[in-house]
Amino acid sequence: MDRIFQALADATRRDIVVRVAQREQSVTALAASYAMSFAAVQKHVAVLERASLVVKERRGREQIVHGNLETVRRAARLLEHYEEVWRFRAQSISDILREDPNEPGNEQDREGEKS
Amino acid sequence: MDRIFQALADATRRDIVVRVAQREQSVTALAASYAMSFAAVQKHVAVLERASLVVKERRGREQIVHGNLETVRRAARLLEHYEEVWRFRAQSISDILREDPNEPGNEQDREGEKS
DNA sequence: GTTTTGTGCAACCATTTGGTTGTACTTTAG
DNA sequence: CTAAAGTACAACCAAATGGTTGCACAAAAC
Repeated sequence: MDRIFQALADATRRDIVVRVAQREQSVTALAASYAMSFAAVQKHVAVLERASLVVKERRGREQIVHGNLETVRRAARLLEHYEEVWRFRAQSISDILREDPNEPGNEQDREGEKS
Repeated sequence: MDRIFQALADATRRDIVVRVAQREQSVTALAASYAMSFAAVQKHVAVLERASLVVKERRGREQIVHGNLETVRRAARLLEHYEEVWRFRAQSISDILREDPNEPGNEQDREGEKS
């Protein structure tokens, strides 16, 4: 997970992910799209590959980069899980708020149990 | 976006996000949970704050950290958008495969626009 | 054959990151 | 009042990051 989010934490790399999602292309073709050296783009692709966000497939002397949907899904699922944790807590809070309003001391989660 | 994914690219920080999602707590309370100095945890919280993944609220001498669901949503939505790009392309490919192979209807996009 | 193209990798550099310790300030407790 | 708790922040350090140039090598083109 560290590697996935780390790889996504760069605008160029996110752009590469979108590009290869739209159309697979060689590393050189990708490099032509950015105002930086080929080596820099090649390193970005390597980072994405290490994170399993893209896969490279040798085709003759070219290396075709294509995206790996499953890894994007994994990251998306984790974030959705976070949202769920929030919703669960929000549900608990509204449960508390539905209790006797004359009872003081339950407007927020001031109680002290750990996770 | 850079900051959001950057912030999520660390296991300790992701854990903090989950913890404060479950229950808001002070920086010191958070720090007690990890085998590192208070200053280190405080810096992690600062990174999360800069990314708007958490918000701090002063309460007396304590600083209560709570999560910001909207930012998690933003990141999740971006990833879902990536998934959609994939699906769209998959759809196009199956459309193409259904077409007459002599028809060159699928011109390749040369240079590009940034997202 | 020779040359060009596509790629990978090493060396280098400046900046950022993730951790430390130490100091200072403000609020609460005694 | 003084002491302690909670926080912020600076200085420092090792390692990682994002970029560069240069070189080596295999596959394709000539």
